[in-house]
Amino acid sequence: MDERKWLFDLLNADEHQFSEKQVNILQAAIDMFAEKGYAATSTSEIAKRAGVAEGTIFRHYKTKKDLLLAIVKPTLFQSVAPFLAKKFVKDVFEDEYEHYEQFVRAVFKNRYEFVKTYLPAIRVLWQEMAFHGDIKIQFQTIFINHVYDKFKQIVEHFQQKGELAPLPPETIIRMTITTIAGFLATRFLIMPDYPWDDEQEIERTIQCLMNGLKA
Amino acid sequence: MDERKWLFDLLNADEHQFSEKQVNILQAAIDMFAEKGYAATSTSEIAKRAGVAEGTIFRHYKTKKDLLLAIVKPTLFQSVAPFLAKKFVKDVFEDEYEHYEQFVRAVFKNRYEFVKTYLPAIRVLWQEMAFHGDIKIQFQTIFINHVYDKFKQIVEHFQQKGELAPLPPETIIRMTITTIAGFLATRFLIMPDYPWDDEQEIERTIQCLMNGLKA
DNA sequence: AATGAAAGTGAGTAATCACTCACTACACGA
DNA sequence: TCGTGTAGTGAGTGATTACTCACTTTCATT
Repeated sequence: MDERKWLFDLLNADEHQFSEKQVNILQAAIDMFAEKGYAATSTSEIAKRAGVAEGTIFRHYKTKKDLLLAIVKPTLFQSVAPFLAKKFVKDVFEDEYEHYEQFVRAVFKNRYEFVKTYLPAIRVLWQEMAFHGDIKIQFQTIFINHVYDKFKQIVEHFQQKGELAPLPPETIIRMTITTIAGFLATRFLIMPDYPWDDEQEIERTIQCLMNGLKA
Repeated sequence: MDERKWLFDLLNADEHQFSEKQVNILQAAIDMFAEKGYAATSTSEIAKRAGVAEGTIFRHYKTKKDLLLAIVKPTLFQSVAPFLAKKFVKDVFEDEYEHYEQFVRAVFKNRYEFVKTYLPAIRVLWQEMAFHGDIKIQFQTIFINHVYDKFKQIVEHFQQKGELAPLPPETIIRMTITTIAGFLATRFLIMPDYPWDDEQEIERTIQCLMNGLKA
C-alpha cells in the first residue's frame, strides 16, 4: 500500500480519515474514470475492481456524482496549489526570483512533477470538466480568485523592471500557461510514448517562451 | 436548412447522399455528444431531438459507435486538411510564403476559421479521443503520415534560410502547434465568453512565437 | 397501375444502470 | 455483558439502455 501515499497527499488525508476499503474505492474510481470516462464506468465495475460490495460505495458517497466530486475537487485545488500558498507572491516580490525566467522555471518544474505524479486524477478533472458545468464554473472561480490576480501582479512586477514586453498582462499570462500546459499535454497525454528528454525539452521550451516575451 | 451547409462540407456530402432525416440525426448527435459526451447521450434522446423514430438511427448506423465514427472521421480529416492538400508543401517551397511567419499566419487564420465553424464536431473528436483508443490511433497515424513529414520539411527549409533557430524540428513544430492550439483552446473552449479581440490577439501570439523561434 | 427497393416506424427485449434496504460484523465505552 | 454506532454486505428495484424486427410508407421505374 506504499504506492498510495500520493493518494493521501491528493485527498488531504490528514483532515478526513479513510478506511482501506474507501481508499480502494477512490483508487479504482480514479483509474476507471481516467480510462473510460465517468459516464461509461458503472458503479458495479468500480466495486468489483475495488474488491468491495456495491453498497459500500453508496455508504460513503450519496451518489455516483458525489464520488466523482470527491476525486475532482482536491485535484482541482492541487492543480493551482502553488498560487494558493500565501508566501508565493511575496517570494517573487522579495527577489526570491530575480528574473521572470526563474519564476517560470520554478512553476514549470513544479507542475511537471505534479502532472507526472497525479496523471490519472488530472485526466479525470480535465475530461469531466467538459461535461459538467458545475466543475467548469468551480475551476473558473478558483482561477480568477486565486491564480489570475497573483499572476498579474507578478507579470506587472517584471514589466516594470523592463524585463517583459509591454504586452497586456493577460496575453503574457496566457502565453506562459499555454506554453507550459502545451508541453505537459503533449508529453503526458498526446505522445506519452515518444522518447522524451524532459530536462532538455523543458529548457528549450523556456528559452522559446522567454525570447518571445522579453522586452 | 441553410445553416447546415457546413455539415455537408464536413461530411463530404458529394460522395454520399444524405436524406433530410439522416442529416437531422447527425446534427442532433453532434450537438448532444458535444454537450454531454458520447457515453452520457442515449440513442432515444438523439432520436427525439432529431424528430425521428429510434429505429431510424439503426437503419443507417449499425451501432451507436458507428454513429460516433460517422461524425469523428470526417472531422479528423478536416482537422489536418491544409496538410492533406497536395500543393501545400509546394506552395511553401516555391516562395508562396517568403517567411515562416507568413506560413504560420496562413495556417493560424485558416485553423481559426475551421474551429469557429465546426466547433461542436471538434469538441466531440477531442473529447472522445481520450476514451476510444481506436480514434486516438487513427489520429496519430494521420498526423505522422500526412502532417509531421510535411511540417518537418517546411521547418528545415526555413532553418536553412537562417530564419529559424537551430532547434530540433520536432521542438519547433511542437511550439508552433501548441501555440496555435493553445490560443484556439483558450478562445473557444476554456474562456469563450471573454471579450476577445481576435485579430489583435492572434497577431500578438504570432509575434511572441516568432521572437521565440527566430535564429 | 404495378412493382420492388429503400426509408422510416415503434412496440418489444434482455441486459444493465444507479441506488435502496434489511441485514451482519465488529469495535469500544459503560 | 450489554448497548450503540459505524462499516460493510448483496439481493432486490424500477428505470433506462442499445438494439431488433415485423411492419408501413415513400417513390422512382416500368
